[in-house]
Amino acid sequence: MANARSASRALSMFETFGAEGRPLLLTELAPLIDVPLSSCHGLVRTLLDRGYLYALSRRRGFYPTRKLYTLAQTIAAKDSYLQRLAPFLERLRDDSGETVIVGTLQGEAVLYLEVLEGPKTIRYSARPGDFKPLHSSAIGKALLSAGGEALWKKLAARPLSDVTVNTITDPAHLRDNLEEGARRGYFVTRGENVSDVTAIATALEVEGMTLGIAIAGPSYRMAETIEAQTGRLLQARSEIEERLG
Amino acid sequence: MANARSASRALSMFETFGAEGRPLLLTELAPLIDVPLSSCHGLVRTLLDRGYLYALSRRRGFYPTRKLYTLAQTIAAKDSYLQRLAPFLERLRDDSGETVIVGTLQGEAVLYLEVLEGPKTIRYSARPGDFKPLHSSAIGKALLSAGGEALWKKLAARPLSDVTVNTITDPAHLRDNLEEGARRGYFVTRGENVSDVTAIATALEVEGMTLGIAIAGPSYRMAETIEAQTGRLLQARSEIEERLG
DNA sequence: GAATAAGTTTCAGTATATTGAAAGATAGAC
DNA sequence: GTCTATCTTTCAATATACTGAAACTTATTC
Repeated sequence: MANARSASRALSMFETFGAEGRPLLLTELAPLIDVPLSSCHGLVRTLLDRGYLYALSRRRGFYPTRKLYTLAQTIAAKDSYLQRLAPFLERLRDDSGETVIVGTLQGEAVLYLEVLEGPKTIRYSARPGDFKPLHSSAIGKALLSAGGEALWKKLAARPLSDVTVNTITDPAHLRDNLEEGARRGYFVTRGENVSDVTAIATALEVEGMTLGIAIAGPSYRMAETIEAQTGRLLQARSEIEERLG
Repeated sequence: MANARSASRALSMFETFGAEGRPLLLTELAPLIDVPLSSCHGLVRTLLDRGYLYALSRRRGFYPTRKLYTLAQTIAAKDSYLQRLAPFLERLRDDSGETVIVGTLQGEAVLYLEVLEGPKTIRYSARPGDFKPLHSSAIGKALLSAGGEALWKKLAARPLSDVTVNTITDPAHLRDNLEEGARRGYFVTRGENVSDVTAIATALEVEGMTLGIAIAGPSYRMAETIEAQTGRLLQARSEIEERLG
């Protein structure tokens, strides 16, 4: 995948501004996004011309305008698909007190579509757009199980990476784990994706799209409450499938 | 300007999603952003791979994830330059009851950096990232006057476009208008940029950067209150330059 | 105020992203 | 269950965006 290069670079640029959080000179920006100076200049010029970047007074660098923000706001506000899920997810977050996540299969990974972080100070924290491995995340397991033999074969073609020390890297072991989850109706990861994090997940269909929905939190808290949390999760799934199916 | 093509296309794509507000099929998206299907495919693939787009169930198209939104939020929250201006601008908007705008010179146009829309139903409405002509907008006149002879020459090299029927298109007339504004300390447009809109603006320096700040509203309302509004505008300028200079 | 350093811009050759056309999937119709 | 229309993906030729080096600015130092 080497096409749309400058599009990818533009995203890197915005991500860099987000990470640095301050105006950047061309000569600072170029190495940060690993782009030759002259190419970076062309990219910056394009974004200036389109109103996505503004130049501070000479020699003081550039920063994104609010144009990207208002655009992203408009886009997010019109995502009717996720919007319809929102009330159910909010309730689940409030009832569980933990972070609630919606993910989908993208390529051979889970793509997080929505993350509603719980109210606690110590909580599972992630962002929409993050990718997680199929074999180590709770949603990943749920989607893997729902994805059938074809998906399993794609995944098993390569060795399973060890994300943490607890990650299941043996295919046979993972298969057992998935079958167990399928029997129970929900899937669990205990520190397999992030140390000290336990998550439970299940798959569901909304308007023909297969989603994974999860409750995730620190293992010490999840351990005590896992039965109640599982009840809430499965309850939410039923409600969503019934109302939105 | 023909470089960074795919970056520009990616922006067009996001703008199209914002305008359409619904998932789009590849075959819908490609003509909307005027890109060949195969190129559009490459672009979409890149954005999928980076987590900025998600695919609905097969054949139901794509839509941006919230990743762009959270990123833009982070970036906007860290714009310390505009952030420092915010309290002054908010006060000005509240006191004037009209839309307050901050713009800067970008190329040969005004780039809107911040727009705080007034509370009234009929109000001047615009977005950050918008470009406005130098010769017909109030901020444009303020920046044009501040920009000196060099800027004037660049502008006068081409004929002045007639944005509305009231736009001043005669350079000599415009010069008089600018001189008058420079004497008074503020610049006015009466339906020259948008019919029925009157705006007043002045230039100021904040941390070495020349900005234009404006109050804009429907002419019928601005006509009655222009003296009070001008007082507020110039007051705000003094305060900002004194505190942030 | 001259010299120096730092940042910005330009340009032609070249690597490479883009394209059109055709093959490959997939969902729904019959 | 087969067919058909529609959408998606691939691929090699080509147009073009990218690069490196050098010139040009503009701020800062001495």
